[in-house]
Amino acid sequence: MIKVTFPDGSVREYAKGTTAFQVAESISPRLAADSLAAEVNGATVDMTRAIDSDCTIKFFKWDDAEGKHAFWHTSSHLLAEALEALYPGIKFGIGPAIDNGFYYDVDSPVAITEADLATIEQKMVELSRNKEQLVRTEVSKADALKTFTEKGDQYKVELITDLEDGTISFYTNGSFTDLCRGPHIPNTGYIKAIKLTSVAGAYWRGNEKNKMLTRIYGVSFPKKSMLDEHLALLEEAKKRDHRKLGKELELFTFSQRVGQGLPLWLPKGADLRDRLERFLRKIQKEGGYQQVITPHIGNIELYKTSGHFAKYGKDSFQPISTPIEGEQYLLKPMNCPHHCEIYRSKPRSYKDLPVRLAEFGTVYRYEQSGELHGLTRVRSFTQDDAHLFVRPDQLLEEFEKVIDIVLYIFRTLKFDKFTAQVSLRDPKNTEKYIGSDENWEKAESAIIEAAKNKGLSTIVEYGEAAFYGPKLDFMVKDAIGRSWQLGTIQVDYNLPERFDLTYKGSDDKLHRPIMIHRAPFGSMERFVAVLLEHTGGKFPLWLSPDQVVVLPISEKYNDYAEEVARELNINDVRTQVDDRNEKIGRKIRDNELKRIPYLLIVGEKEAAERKVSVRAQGEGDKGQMTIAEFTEFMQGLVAAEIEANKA
RNA sequence: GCCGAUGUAGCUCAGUUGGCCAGAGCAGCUGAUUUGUAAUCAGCUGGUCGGGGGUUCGAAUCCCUCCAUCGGCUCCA
Repeated sequence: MIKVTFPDGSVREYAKGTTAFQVAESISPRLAADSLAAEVNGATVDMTRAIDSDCTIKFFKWDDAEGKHAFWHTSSHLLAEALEALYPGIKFGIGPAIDNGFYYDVDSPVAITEADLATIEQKMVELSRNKEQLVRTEVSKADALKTFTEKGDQYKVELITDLEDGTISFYTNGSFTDLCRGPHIPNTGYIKAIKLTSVAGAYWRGNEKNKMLTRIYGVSFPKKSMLDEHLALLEEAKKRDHRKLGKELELFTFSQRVGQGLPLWLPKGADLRDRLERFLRKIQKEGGYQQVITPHIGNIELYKTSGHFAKYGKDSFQPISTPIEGEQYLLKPMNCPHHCEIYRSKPRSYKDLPVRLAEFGTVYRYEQSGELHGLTRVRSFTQDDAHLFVRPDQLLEEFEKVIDIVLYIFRTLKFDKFTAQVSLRDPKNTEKYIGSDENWEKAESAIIEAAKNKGLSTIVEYGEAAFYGPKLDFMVKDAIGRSWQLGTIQVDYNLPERFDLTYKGSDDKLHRPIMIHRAPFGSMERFVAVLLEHTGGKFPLWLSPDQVVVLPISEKYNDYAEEVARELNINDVRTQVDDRNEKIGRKIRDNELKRIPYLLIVGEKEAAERKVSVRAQGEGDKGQMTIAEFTEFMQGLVAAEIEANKA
């Protein structure tokens, strides 16, 4: 007999070899039916795995990440089984579960397109009805290689070759056997609703030089209603797409004639962006930053000094040549080299440090055409950039102050779901980076310490650092769950060396400052895009390009409406008048769709009493106020939105 | 850049076994209406069907090519 301990602390005894499923069943049939995988002694395993010794056990249902993972992972096996049945000779790459479903990479003798997805889906449903068990078998590496070599599955052979010697597990569902570690759900019958969402190209093993396989994405659920709900949610998310909202709200546009990835900010978008910039400028002024302005181009020698040219020159916008004097200039891909030269413009003392140079600097990067994406990935964008030149003893404090700025901005804009990511260099590939190991180690430990001191829970990614230093990045998701890097803070020991930056210490000797690169928004473009998706276009009051629109009931009250607007505008409440010859219902509808925060309806009553009828966006009629009362109300709201979030 | 899909009026979209002057709604303009909390009515304007080339008696529709957009991959200073 073996002892099995449950999460509540209770212990039961079972015969050796009892499966996790049988254990669940002994508690309740419901638990057995709902459990998709089990955790035995900390490792996630199949429900069908036999338990051989004393252990702790926990069951994963659909609502657990592990349960979903097993479910979707099994779904990719089901997809593969269907594909093999429909496309004889098809070869398989990898087929994992992902955050929101699953995929399988295949090399098919005939092209698979979106038109084929319905057929594959049907086949999957048909196969799932067989309630095929996922049968685990364990083989030696040599046998595994033999199996897949005979089958002619070169990708699997490659995967197995890279595995360590020892036992390798296969899983078989129906006629399909796959190399797989598991775990899986007990049988494919659990998979009741399937939607194959898209087909895309993906390089084998993620390497551009390898063959491009066909990747089929899908999502599946234990119930049809859950799939419907999921699809409805996706539809909802599409309405918040910043590209759609940007067009509807007239914030920005693109023109083929101007060029790919070169955003044109429309008046309302420029207004919004300007407001964000002023917000940050104010914070920076209080934080001891100094604004600077630098040109949009720089001599190629500047970027050779910084190392940017050697690293990115060939993939960048090509140099601009001057035929007369034979010089070459580069469109500015980043602001740091210019700021380094500003630092160098005069001798610095240890008493001057930290020097904090800030600039809303527009940079130009030649992103591959296929990577461009609305405002989140463009070829011309403005960084809310600053470079802090600090003494070693100031590094930690300055870094933490920058974290405070980022967190204040995120709080003010209600970005409560962000990820803090520590991006370090790839320890296996150090030649991609400039500078000594010693400097890298110092920089990396400084970031980790600062993040810890600020109580940030971070995830660590290797190989994501900038080529000159490690970063602390703040990632926020868009409407459909794609993660974008917004704020970034970087520690850099390398550029100060390359530019030979110095300061005179109290010991009368020259010392090397450390540089902190930081951009709390990341870029104005990307930040506005993510802000749009988060708010669905309903900006906080302080940011709204138009805060109030006055709606006269008829043309007779246009004069009074103008008067109200004038009064509000004098008091910095941004107000327009909708004096179109339309019915009031129509004006309300149009302005609600434009996400105007407050609508003021004025007619005979209001004009006579010098009042306004207030209507809040999405909330309807709020009753009457005098103009002065409303002004005060608005000013109070704006102040609260900003002040309340200060540290 | 790569794989796949898409591109018709300012916007959202109809329109292919190739065939009369290419359609609708919204927006815009003109007129009527002077309106009380999410669409008043009528009329009009507007398109070299993404660009170029080809096949055909005839192309929005078929083929080639370029451009752009979308979903991914790769990349991301």
